[in-house]
Order: sequence, then structure tokens, then C-alpha cells
Amino acid sequence: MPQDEVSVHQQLRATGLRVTGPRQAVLEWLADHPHATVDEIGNGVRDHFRAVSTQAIYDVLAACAEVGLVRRIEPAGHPARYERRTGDNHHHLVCRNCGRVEDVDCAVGAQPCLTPDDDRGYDLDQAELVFWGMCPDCSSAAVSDDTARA
Amino acid sequence: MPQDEVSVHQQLRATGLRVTGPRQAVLEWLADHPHATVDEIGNGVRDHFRAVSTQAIYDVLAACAEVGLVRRIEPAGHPARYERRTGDNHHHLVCRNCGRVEDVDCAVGAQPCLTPDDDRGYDLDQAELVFWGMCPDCSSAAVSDDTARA
DNA sequence: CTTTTTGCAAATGATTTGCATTAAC
DNA sequence: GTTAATGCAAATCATTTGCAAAAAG
Repeated sequence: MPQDEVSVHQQLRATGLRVTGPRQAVLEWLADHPHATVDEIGNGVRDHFRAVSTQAIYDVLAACAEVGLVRRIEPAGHPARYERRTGDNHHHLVCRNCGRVEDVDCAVGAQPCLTPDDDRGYDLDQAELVFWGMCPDCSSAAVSDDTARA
Repeated sequence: MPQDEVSVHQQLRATGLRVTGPRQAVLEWLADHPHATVDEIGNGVRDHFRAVSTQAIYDVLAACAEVGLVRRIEPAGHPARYERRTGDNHHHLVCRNCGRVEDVDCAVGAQPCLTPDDDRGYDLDQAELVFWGMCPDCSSAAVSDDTARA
């Protein structure tokens, strides 16, 4: 039995969540495929593990996000993506065109930006830093378009 | 004629967009009501200016966002919000529960976080820092719930 | 056994798209 | 006059909800 599976099992128990096939499969697959969408996760899990309904994926991810086992990323205008790296203060590059997401470590060593001067009485649980732009693939596609048009 | 109107007119011309009633009305109303949703903008504009269709609001906001006259904020799980402050490196507090948005100025003076160590070849146009949490109203509502339940 | 999860179907709701009409330039 | 913007209706699509069946503890 792979160590991953033991680990996922333990992680689930530690949170008080029940250990189920879909949850283990989603968490394991997601560990190897960061920034996946619900569809991608569903297809991946179905290919490599067992049948799971799309709704089960939603349920699993919602439950795991609630207890901090996964982190949800919402690229505006694109389906949500999920990842297992949590609580390590890393940030994201997001492509406005295709919604692709990539990790970047914090530019500044510690967490200077992670606490606002004035929290306005909010009870904050997370700071999220997103760099918006065009990924290399979409940039070159745009250039091709221009060339074709000219 | 109020100076605002002149200003909005000029701003539209400067971007090359046509100056239309709906656009002027939306931009003016939005200047006084930051972080408004499409519905709120529609109602506000209809109350204080003239009839505008919801689709026109979408069109206006999309066109203005494209040229940088407005900034779009997407509070996960809540309708998008819009604001006129652009390009001044300010950040947002977002309530996970009700989607309310508030401005916060950058914790660190300049823009340390605004450029990642490694841009992975992305052509970046914006850095967005969001502080997620519960606003005071939603926090106290949650406490009431707990009290009621206990 | 009791409670949580899963799966399926249907509903929701913000946003987009197509197209004819109207207004800007 | 041409082109862009508006209004209306219909479509899209990720996500949520309700409920019965199955599985976990």
C-alpha cells in the first residue's frame, strides 16, 4: 500500500471527516495534479481509480476545503481550480485568457502583505495574492492572430 | 453641468470609447458607489438617471473594464463587483459570507508584492491582493446562531 | 443502528450571445 | 452614412439543492 494512501487516510481522520473511496481518490489524484478543475479531477479519478459522480467531486472538495485539506482558486471567468498545497503562503499566476494557474512563491521572504494595516473589524482567515496576465501560450496565440489579421 | 460629468465625458473620449448616456450614467453613479454589483448599478442608475437595461450595464462595464476605466472584483461565490479606483495599488477585504468588499491600502508602502520573483513567461498586467474573512456583521450573526443553538 | 456521503435529477443564477433597432461620430 | 452601442430574448454553464440509496463508524 503506497504511503500516499496511508497519509491521505490519516489526514482525513485527523480532520474528523469520514474516510471514503471518493475522498481518498480525489485527494491522492489532486496531490499529483495541482490546479485541476472539477471536470479534470473527475476524469482523472475515473481513469485512475474508480467511478465517481461529478456531484461527489463537488461534495468532496467542499468538505475538504472546509477543513483545510484543499485550497480553492477561482480564476475569474473560468471554472474553479483546486490544489493540495495549503497554508504555505504561496501565490498564483493566473492567465486571463485560458484560466491556467501556476504557483509562485512569495516575492518577499516572510509575509509582509499578509496582514492589512486596518482589518476593519473583519475576522480574516486568508490572504490571497494573484498575478493576472497572459500565459506564454495565449500570448503567442494572440501574436499569431495579429499576424494573420495584418 | 457638474464637473463630474465633464470629467466622465473626457475620460470616455480619451479611451476612444463612444460617449453614451448609459456609459456616463454608470461611471458617474459608480464613482459614488464603489464595490457595487451589476444589479445595484442598474437600480442606482435607473433611480438617479435614466432607464438602462441590465445587458447595457454588462456591456458598459465590460467595455470600461477593457480600457481600464473600471476594475472588476470577483468575490468567490458572489456576483462580481465594480469600482472606479484603478491602478493605485489598493487591496480588498472580502467577506466570505456576504461578499461585501472594502478597500485597504497596501500594508507595505511601495509595491513589494506586485512583482513575482519568477513570472514564468507570463505577460502580467495586474497584481491583486485579497484578504478573505468574515465582516463584522456576518461574524456577529454567526455568534447569534451559536448562541441560539446552544 | 445512526449519521454522513454518494449519486442522480432538477433548479439556480450570474453572465454571454445573437440579432434587430437606435444612437454616436 | 458607417460603425458602435443598446435592448430584449434566449442560451450557457458552473455550481447548488433535494432526496433516496449506500456506506462509514
